[in-house]
Amino acid sequence: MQRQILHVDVNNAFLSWTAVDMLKKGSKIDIREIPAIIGGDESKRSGIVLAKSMKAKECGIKTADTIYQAKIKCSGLKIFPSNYSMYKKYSNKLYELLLEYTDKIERFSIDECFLDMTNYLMKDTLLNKAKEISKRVKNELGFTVNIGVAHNKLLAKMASDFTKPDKIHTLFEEEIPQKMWTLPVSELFMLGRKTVPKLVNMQIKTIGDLAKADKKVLTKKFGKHGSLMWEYANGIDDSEVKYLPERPKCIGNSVTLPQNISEIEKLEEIVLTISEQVAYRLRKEKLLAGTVNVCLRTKDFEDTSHQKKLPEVTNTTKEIYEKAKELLNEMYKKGTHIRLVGVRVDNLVEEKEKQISLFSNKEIEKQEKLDKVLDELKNKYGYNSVTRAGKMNVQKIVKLKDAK
DNA sequence: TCTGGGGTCCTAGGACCC
DNA sequence: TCTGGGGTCCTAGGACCC
Repeated sequence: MQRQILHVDVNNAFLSWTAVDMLKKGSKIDIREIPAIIGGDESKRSGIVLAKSMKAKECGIKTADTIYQAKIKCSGLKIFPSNYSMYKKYSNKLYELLLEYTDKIERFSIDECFLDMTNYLMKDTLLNKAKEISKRVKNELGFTVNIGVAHNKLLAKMASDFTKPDKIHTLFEEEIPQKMWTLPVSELFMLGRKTVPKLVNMQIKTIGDLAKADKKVLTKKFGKHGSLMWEYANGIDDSEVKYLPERPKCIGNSVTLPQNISEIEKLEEIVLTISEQVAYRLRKEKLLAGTVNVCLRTKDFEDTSHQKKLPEVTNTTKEIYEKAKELLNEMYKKGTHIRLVGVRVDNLVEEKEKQISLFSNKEIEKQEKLDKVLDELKNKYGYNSVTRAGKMNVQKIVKLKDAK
Protein backbone atom coordinates (compact mmCIF):
# COMPACT_ATOMS: atom_id res chain seq x y z
CA MET A 1 0.00 0.00 0.00
CA GLN A 2 1.46 3.28 -1.13
CA ARG A 3 1.64 6.07 1.39
CA GLN A 4 0.77 9.66 0.59
CA ILE A 5 3.21 12.09 2.20
CA LEU A 6 3.42 15.88 2.17
CA HIS A 7 6.37 17.87 3.45
CA VAL A 8 5.46 21.47 4.29
CA ASP A 9 8.40 23.85 4.64
CA VAL A 10 8.00 27.56 5.46
CA ASN A 11 9.95 29.79 3.04
CA ASN A 12 12.65 31.79 4.86
CA ALA A 13 10.73 31.06 8.06
CA PHE A 14 12.31 33.43 10.59
CA LEU A 15 12.41 36.29 8.12
CA SER A 16 8.89 35.72 6.77
CA TRP A 17 7.41 35.47 10.24
CA THR A 18 9.21 38.63 11.30
CA ALA A 19 7.83 40.37 8.20
CA VAL A 20 4.27 39.22 8.92
CA ASP A 21 4.56 40.28 12.56
CA MET A 22 5.92 43.70 11.60
CA LEU A 23 3.15 44.28 9.04
CA LYS A 24 0.56 43.31 11.61
CA LYS A 25 2.01 45.92 13.95
CA GLY A 26 1.66 48.61 11.30
CA SER A 27 5.03 48.47 9.57
CA LYS A 28 5.04 50.17 6.18
CA ILE A 29 7.76 47.95 4.78
CA ASP A 30 7.72 44.25 4.05
CA ILE A 31 11.23 43.05 4.86
CA ARG A 32 10.76 40.16 2.43
CA GLU A 33 10.96 42.72 -0.38
CA ILE A 34 14.28 44.32 0.63
CA PRO A 35 17.79 43.01 1.34
CA ALA A 36 17.30 41.87 4.95
CA ILE A 37 18.44 39.17 7.33
CA ILE A 38 17.61 37.79 10.74
CA GLY A 39 20.84 37.63 12.68
CA GLY A 40 22.41 37.25 16.07
CA ASP A 41 24.17 39.95 18.04
CA GLU A 42 27.75 40.71 17.02
CA SER A 43 28.50 42.33 20.36
CA LYS A 44 27.63 39.04 22.03
CA ARG A 45 29.82 37.21 19.53
CA SER A 46 26.83 35.37 18.14
CA GLY A 47 26.69 37.29 14.91
CA ILE A 48 25.61 34.87 12.24
CA VAL A 49 22.88 34.93 9.61
CA LEU A 50 19.87 32.82 10.63
CA ALA A 51 17.60 33.71 7.69
CA LYS A 52 17.73 35.91 4.62
CA SER A 53 15.36 37.55 2.15
CA MET A 54 15.52 36.75 -1.57
CA LYS A 55 17.20 40.13 -2.19
CA ALA A 56 19.83 39.33 0.43
CA LYS A 57 20.34 35.93 -1.18
CA GLU A 58 20.92 37.63 -4.52
CA CYS A 59 23.86 39.47 -2.92
CA GLY A 60 25.40 36.08 -2.15
CA ILE A 61 24.53 35.99 1.53
CA LYS A 62 24.24 32.47 2.89
CA THR A 63 22.74 31.12 6.09
CA ALA A 64 25.43 30.91 8.83
CA ASP A 65 27.57 33.62 7.21
CA THR A 66 28.87 36.04 9.81
CA ILE A 67 27.00 39.32 9.95
CA TYR A 68 30.31 40.98 9.25
CA GLN A 69 30.60 39.05 5.96
CA ALA A 70 26.96 39.70 5.12
CA LYS A 71 27.39 43.47 5.48
CA ILE A 72 30.36 43.38 3.12
CA LYS A 73 28.38 41.41 0.53
CA CYS A 74 25.45 43.81 0.68
CA SER A 75 25.58 47.45 1.65
CA GLY A 76 22.33 48.79 3.01
CA LEU A 77 21.46 45.40 4.45
CA LYS A 78 18.81 45.56 7.16
CA ILE A 79 19.34 43.30 10.16
CA PHE A 80 16.60 42.15 12.54
CA PRO A 81 16.97 40.20 15.79
CA SER A 82 15.53 36.72 16.29
CA ASN A 83 12.55 36.07 18.54
CA TYR A 84 11.83 32.43 19.27
CA SER A 85 8.58 32.88 21.13
CA MET A 86 7.17 34.76 18.14
CA TYR A 87 8.35 31.99 15.78
CA LYS A 88 6.70 29.42 18.00
CA LYS A 89 3.42 31.32 17.75
CA TYR A 90 3.45 31.24 13.94
CA SER A 91 4.65 27.64 13.89
CA ASN A 92 1.64 26.71 16.03
CA LYS A 93 -0.73 28.58 13.73
CA LEU A 94 0.57 26.59 10.78
CA TYR A 95 0.25 23.34 12.72
CA GLU A 96 -3.35 24.10 13.64
CA LEU A 97 -4.24 24.78 10.03
CA LEU A 98 -2.57 21.54 8.93
CA LEU A 99 -4.50 19.61 11.58
CA GLU A 100 -7.63 20.26 9.55
CA TYR A 101 -6.21 17.89 6.92
CA THR A 102 -4.82 15.09 9.08
CA ASP A 103 -3.83 14.49 12.66
CA LYS A 104 -0.86 12.44 11.47
CA ILE A 105 1.59 15.35 11.51
CA GLU A 106 5.23 15.15 12.50
CA ARG A 107 6.71 18.48 13.53
CA PHE A 108 10.17 17.94 12.11
CA SER A 109 11.41 21.36 13.19
CA ILE A 110 9.93 24.75 14.04
CA ASP A 111 9.23 25.41 10.35
CA GLU A 112 8.77 21.95 8.80
CA CYS A 113 6.06 19.32 9.02
CA PHE A 114 5.47 15.90 7.49
CA LEU A 115 1.83 14.98 6.87
CA ASP A 116 0.73 11.40 6.36
CA MET A 117 -2.31 11.76 4.13
CA THR A 118 -2.71 8.04 3.41
CA ASN A 119 -6.38 7.05 3.76
CA TYR A 120 -7.45 10.64 4.19
CA LEU A 121 -7.99 11.17 0.51
CA MET A 122 -11.30 10.39 -1.05
CA LYS A 123 -11.72 11.49 -4.61
CA ASP A 124 -9.32 14.42 -4.34
CA THR A 125 -5.78 13.90 -5.48
CA LEU A 126 -2.90 14.49 -3.14
CA LEU A 127 -1.74 17.32 -5.34
CA ASN A 128 -5.05 19.15 -5.03
CA LYS A 129 -4.80 18.97 -1.25
CA ALA A 130 -1.31 20.42 -1.43
CA LYS A 131 -2.59 23.28 -3.57
CA GLU A 132 -5.38 23.99 -1.14
CA ILE A 133 -3.00 24.01 1.85
CA SER A 134 -0.57 26.30 0.08
CA LYS A 135 -3.30 28.78 -0.84
CA ARG A 136 -4.87 28.79 2.61
CA VAL A 137 -1.55 29.31 4.42
CA LYS A 138 -0.80 32.27 2.19
CA ASN A 139 -4.25 33.85 2.53
CA GLU A 140 -4.96 33.10 6.16
CA LEU A 141 -1.50 33.28 7.74
CA GLY A 142 0.28 35.69 5.41
CA PHE A 143 3.42 33.68 4.61
CA THR A 144 4.29 31.14 1.92
CA VAL A 145 5.36 27.52 2.06
CA ASN A 146 6.96 24.99 -0.24
CA ILE A 147 5.24 21.61 -0.33
CA GLY A 148 6.83 18.35 -1.39
CA VAL A 149 4.46 15.63 -2.57
CA ALA A 150 5.66 12.01 -2.62
CA HIS A 151 5.13 8.47 -1.37
CA ASN A 152 7.70 8.65 1.41
CA LYS A 153 9.24 11.24 3.72
CA LEU A 154 12.66 11.42 2.10
CA LEU A 155 11.27 12.12 -1.38
CA ALA A 156 8.73 14.62 -0.03
CA LYS A 157 11.51 16.46 1.76
CA MET A 158 13.77 16.47 -1.29
CA ALA A 159 10.86 17.75 -3.39
CA SER A 160 10.00 20.66 -1.10
CA ASP A 161 13.60 21.80 -1.45
CA PHE A 162 13.55 22.14 -5.26
CA THR A 163 12.72 25.68 -6.38
CA LYS A 164 11.44 28.30 -3.96
CA PRO A 165 9.41 30.14 -2.79
CA ASP A 166 5.68 29.34 -2.80
CA LYS A 167 6.02 26.18 -4.88
CA ILE A 168 4.60 22.68 -4.93
CA HIS A 169 6.77 19.88 -6.31
CA THR A 170 6.06 16.20 -6.74
CA LEU A 171 8.72 13.51 -6.62
CA PHE A 172 7.22 10.19 -7.52
CA GLU A 173 9.23 7.08 -8.36
CA GLU A 174 9.25 7.66 -12.09
CA GLU A 175 10.46 11.25 -11.62
CA ILE A 176 13.55 10.30 -9.62
CA PRO A 177 16.01 10.02 -12.53
CA GLN A 178 15.04 13.32 -14.06
CA LYS A 179 14.39 15.42 -10.93
CA MET A 180 16.76 13.99 -8.32
CA TRP A 181 19.57 12.04 -9.94
CA THR A 182 20.73 15.08 -11.88
CA LEU A 183 21.40 17.05 -8.68
CA PRO A 184 24.85 17.30 -7.08
CA VAL A 185 25.37 14.76 -4.34
CA SER A 186 25.59 17.57 -1.75
CA GLU A 187 21.85 18.16 -2.21
CA LEU A 188 20.94 14.77 -0.75
CA PHE A 189 19.51 14.83 2.76
CA MET A 190 22.09 13.66 5.33
CA LEU A 191 25.11 14.38 3.16
CA GLY A 192 27.07 17.19 4.75
CA ARG A 193 30.37 18.96 4.42
CA LYS A 194 32.49 16.02 5.63
CA THR A 195 31.03 13.27 3.45
CA VAL A 196 30.57 15.13 0.17
CA PRO A 197 34.32 15.63 -0.58
CA LYS A 198 34.95 11.95 0.12
CA LEU A 199 32.27 10.97 -2.38
CA VAL A 200 33.56 13.41 -4.99
CA ASN A 201 36.98 11.82 -4.57
CA MET A 202 35.37 8.51 -5.45
CA GLN A 203 34.00 10.13 -8.65
CA ILE A 204 30.51 10.20 -7.14
CA LYS A 205 29.35 13.67 -8.09
CA THR A 206 25.60 13.48 -8.59
CA ILE A 207 22.86 11.77 -6.62
CA GLY A 208 22.50 9.53 -9.68
CA ASP A 209 26.17 8.49 -9.39
CA LEU A 210 25.52 7.58 -5.77
CA ALA A 211 22.37 5.63 -6.63
CA LYS A 212 24.30 3.55 -9.16
CA ALA A 213 27.32 3.03 -6.89
CA ASP A 214 27.93 -0.32 -5.19
CA LYS A 215 26.04 -0.39 -1.90
CA LYS A 216 28.53 -2.87 -0.43
CA VAL A 217 31.47 -0.59 -1.15
CA LEU A 218 29.67 2.37 0.43
CA THR A 219 28.74 0.35 3.50
CA LYS A 220 32.31 -0.81 3.89
CA LYS A 221 33.62 2.75 3.69
CA PHE A 222 30.93 4.65 5.61
CA GLY A 223 29.25 2.02 7.79
CA LYS A 224 25.54 2.43 8.44
CA HIS A 225 25.67 5.92 7.00
CA GLY A 226 26.89 4.40 3.72
CA SER A 227 23.93 2.09 3.25
CA LEU A 228 21.57 4.88 4.29
CA MET A 229 22.92 7.31 1.70
CA TRP A 230 22.64 4.67 -1.01
CA GLU A 231 19.01 4.00 -0.07
CA TYR A 232 18.22 7.73 0.00
CA ALA A 233 19.84 8.21 -3.41
CA ASN A 234 17.54 5.49 -4.72
CA GLY A 235 14.51 7.10 -3.09
CA ILE A 236 14.10 4.31 -0.54
CA ASP A 237 12.75 5.32 2.89
CA ASP A 238 10.27 3.33 4.96
CA SER A 239 10.32 5.59 8.03
CA GLU A 240 6.98 6.51 9.57
CA VAL A 241 5.54 9.96 10.11
CA LYS A 242 6.01 10.25 13.87
CA TYR A 243 2.89 12.11 14.83
CA LEU A 244 2.73 11.05 18.46
CA PRO A 245 4.78 13.30 20.70
CA GLU A 246 7.95 11.59 21.85
CA ARG A 247 9.91 12.22 24.97
CA PRO A 248 13.12 14.16 24.18
CA LYS A 249 16.34 12.13 24.28
CA CYS A 250 18.35 14.95 25.80
CA ILE A 251 17.95 18.51 27.06
CA GLY A 252 20.80 21.00 26.95
CA ASN A 253 21.71 24.65 26.93
CA SER A 254 24.91 26.43 26.04
CA VAL A 255 26.21 29.99 25.89
CA THR A 256 28.86 31.71 23.89
CA LEU A 257 30.45 34.05 26.42
CA PRO A 258 30.75 37.75 25.55
CA GLN A 259 34.43 37.46 26.50
CA ASN A 260 36.67 34.44 26.86
CA ILE A 261 37.02 33.24 30.45
CA SER A 262 39.91 31.44 32.10
CA GLU A 263 39.02 31.56 35.79
CA ILE A 264 37.53 28.35 37.11
CA GLU A 265 35.36 30.19 39.66
CA LYS A 266 33.62 32.15 36.93
CA LEU A 267 33.20 29.02 34.82
CA GLU A 268 31.61 27.30 37.80
CA GLU A 269 29.11 30.13 38.17
CA ILE A 270 28.22 29.86 34.51
CA VAL A 271 27.83 26.11 34.83
CA LEU A 272 25.46 26.77 37.76
CA THR A 273 23.39 29.19 35.72
CA ILE A 274 23.09 26.76 32.83
CA SER A 275 22.48 23.74 35.11
CA GLU A 276 19.62 25.63 36.70
CA GLN A 277 18.06 26.30 33.32
CA VAL A 278 18.48 22.70 32.17
CA ALA A 279 17.05 21.33 35.43
CA TYR A 280 14.11 23.73 35.20
CA ARG A 281 13.31 22.50 31.70
CA LEU A 282 13.62 18.89 32.90
CA ARG A 283 11.12 19.48 35.73
CA LYS A 284 8.79 21.26 33.36
CA GLU A 285 8.77 18.18 31.13
CA LYS A 286 8.34 15.93 34.18
CA LEU A 287 11.54 14.07 33.32
CA LEU A 288 14.55 12.82 35.24
CA ALA A 289 18.10 12.68 33.93
CA GLY A 290 20.48 9.73 34.13
CA THR A 291 23.60 11.42 32.76
CA VAL A 292 25.13 14.88 32.87
CA ASN A 293 27.37 16.21 30.09
CA VAL A 294 29.53 19.34 30.10
CA CYS A 295 30.92 20.83 26.91
CA LEU A 296 33.63 23.50 26.58
CA ARG A 297 34.80 25.37 23.50
CA THR A 298 38.15 27.13 23.57
CA LYS A 299 38.94 30.41 21.87
CA ASP A 300 40.48 28.33 19.04
CA PHE A 301 37.23 26.46 18.51
CA GLU A 302 38.39 23.22 20.04
CA ASP A 303 35.48 21.38 21.60
CA THR A 304 35.71 18.88 24.41
CA SER A 305 32.94 17.21 26.33
CA HIS A 306 32.84 14.93 29.32
CA GLN A 307 29.90 13.05 30.74
CA LYS A 308 29.07 10.97 33.79
CA LYS A 309 26.19 8.87 34.97
CA LEU A 310 24.37 10.08 38.04
CA PRO A 311 24.13 7.66 40.97
CA GLU A 312 20.37 7.98 40.67
CA VAL A 313 18.13 9.71 38.15
CA THR A 314 17.28 13.24 39.23
CA ASN A 315 15.97 16.64 38.19
CA THR A 316 17.09 18.75 41.12
CA THR A 317 19.22 21.75 40.23
CA LYS A 318 21.67 20.92 43.00
CA GLU A 319 22.43 17.34 41.94
CA ILE A 320 22.78 18.28 38.28
CA TYR A 321 24.99 21.24 39.13
CA GLU A 322 27.23 19.21 41.47
CA LYS A 323 27.85 16.61 38.78
CA ALA A 324 28.41 19.28 36.14
CA LYS A 325 30.85 21.09 38.42
CA GLU A 326 32.72 17.83 39.02
CA LEU A 327 33.01 17.29 35.25
CA LEU A 328 34.11 20.88 34.65
CA ASN A 329 36.89 20.56 37.20
CA GLU A 330 38.05 17.27 35.69
CA MET A 331 38.26 18.55 32.18
CA TYR A 332 39.27 22.19 32.52
CA LYS A 333 42.97 22.75 31.87
CA LYS A 334 44.23 25.73 33.80
CA GLY A 335 44.83 28.80 31.70
CA THR A 336 42.67 27.74 28.75
CA HIS A 337 40.53 30.51 27.32
CA ILE A 338 36.95 29.32 27.17
CA ARG A 339 34.53 30.72 24.61
CA LEU A 340 31.48 28.51 25.10
CA VAL A 341 30.08 26.49 27.99
CA GLY A 342 27.28 23.94 27.69
CA VAL A 343 25.45 21.58 30.04
CA ARG A 344 23.30 18.74 28.77
CA VAL A 345 21.41 15.86 30.37
CA ASP A 346 20.86 12.48 28.69
CA ASN A 347 19.25 9.13 29.44
CA LEU A 348 15.97 10.77 30.35
CA VAL A 349 13.12 8.87 32.01
CA GLU A 350 9.61 9.90 33.05
CA GLU A 351 9.17 11.07 36.65
CA LYS A 352 6.63 8.35 37.21
CA GLU A 353 9.18 5.70 36.25
CA LYS A 354 11.33 6.55 39.23
CA GLN A 355 11.85 3.71 41.65
CA ILE A 356 10.60 4.59 45.08
CA SER A 357 13.63 4.52 47.30
CA LEU A 358 13.40 2.37 50.41
CA PHE A 359 14.96 5.07 52.50
CA SER A 360 13.84 8.65 52.44
CA ASN A 361 16.56 11.14 51.65
CA LYS A 362 15.92 14.30 53.62
CA GLU A 363 18.52 16.32 51.72
CA ILE A 364 17.07 15.50 48.30
CA GLU A 365 13.54 16.11 49.52
CA LYS A 366 14.66 19.51 50.74
CA GLN A 367 16.17 20.31 47.33
CA GLU A 368 13.03 19.17 45.54
CA LYS A 369 10.92 21.49 47.68
CA LEU A 370 13.26 24.40 47.04
CA ASP A 371 13.17 23.79 43.28
CA LYS A 372 9.39 23.65 43.36
CA VAL A 373 9.11 27.00 45.09
CA LEU A 374 11.59 28.63 42.70
CA ASP A 375 9.87 27.10 39.65
CA GLU A 376 6.54 28.52 40.74
CA LEU A 377 8.07 31.97 41.05
CA LYS A 378 9.70 31.65 37.64
CA ASN A 379 6.44 30.52 36.09
CA LYS A 380 4.62 33.45 37.63
CA TYR A 381 7.09 36.29 37.26
CA GLY A 382 9.38 35.13 34.46
CA TYR A 383 12.47 32.94 34.33
CA ASN A 384 14.94 35.66 35.27
CA SER A 385 12.90 36.92 38.24
CA VAL A 386 14.60 34.52 40.64
CA THR A 387 18.33 34.14 41.06
CA ARG A 388 20.31 31.84 43.25
CA ALA A 389 22.70 33.41 45.70
CA GLY A 390 26.23 33.62 44.36
CA LYS A 391 25.05 33.86 40.81
CA MET A 392 24.61 37.61 40.65
CA ASN A 393 27.96 38.08 38.90
CA VAL A 394 27.00 35.75 36.10
CA GLN A 395 23.91 37.76 35.36
CA LYS A 396 26.26 40.49 34.30
CA ILE A 397 28.33 38.13 32.17
CA VAL A 398 25.59 36.15 30.48
CA LYS A 399 21.95 36.96 30.23
CA LEU A 400 20.25 33.70 29.48
CA LYS A 401 17.24 33.67 27.27
CA ASP A 402 13.89 33.28 28.92
CA ALA A 403 13.45 29.53 29.13
CA LYS A 404 9.69 29.64 28.78
C1' DT B 1 36.55 33.02 10.42
C1' DC B 2 34.79 38.58 13.21
C1' DT B 3 32.49 31.15 13.05
C1' DG B 4 24.74 30.21 17.28
C1' DG B 5 22.08 27.09 19.78
C1' DG B 6 19.07 23.31 19.89
C1' DG B 7 18.95 18.55 18.90
C1' DT B 8 19.69 13.08 17.07
C1' DC B 9 22.34 9.20 15.90
C1' DC B 10 26.57 6.53 15.26
C1' DT B 11 31.26 4.70 16.23
C1' DA B 12 35.26 3.27 18.58
C1' DG B 13 37.75 2.08 22.51
C1' DG B 14 38.12 0.80 27.32
C1' DA B 15 36.32 -1.48 31.52
C1' DC B 16 34.31 -5.26 33.24
C1' DC B 17 32.10 -9.79 33.41
C1' DC B 18 31.86 -14.70 32.35
C1' DT C 1 49.08 -15.62 34.09
C1' DC C 2 53.25 -12.92 28.83
C1' DT C 3 45.87 -14.68 28.94
C1' DG C 4 40.79 -16.05 24.40
C1' DG C 5 36.45 -14.57 22.86
C1' DG C 6 32.08 -12.55 23.41
C1' DG C 7 28.76 -9.54 25.52
C1' DT C 8 27.35 -5.23 27.79
C1' DC C 9 27.95 -0.76 29.57
C1' DC C 10 30.14 3.65 29.62
C1' DT C 11 32.48 7.57 27.62
C1' DA C 12 34.48 10.85 24.03
C1' DG C 13 34.00 12.57 19.84
C1' DG C 14 32.13 13.27 15.28
C1' DA C 15 28.61 13.96 11.64
C1' DC C 16 24.44 15.57 10.50
C1' DC C 17 19.98 18.23 10.80
C1' DC C 18 17.27 22.91 11.25
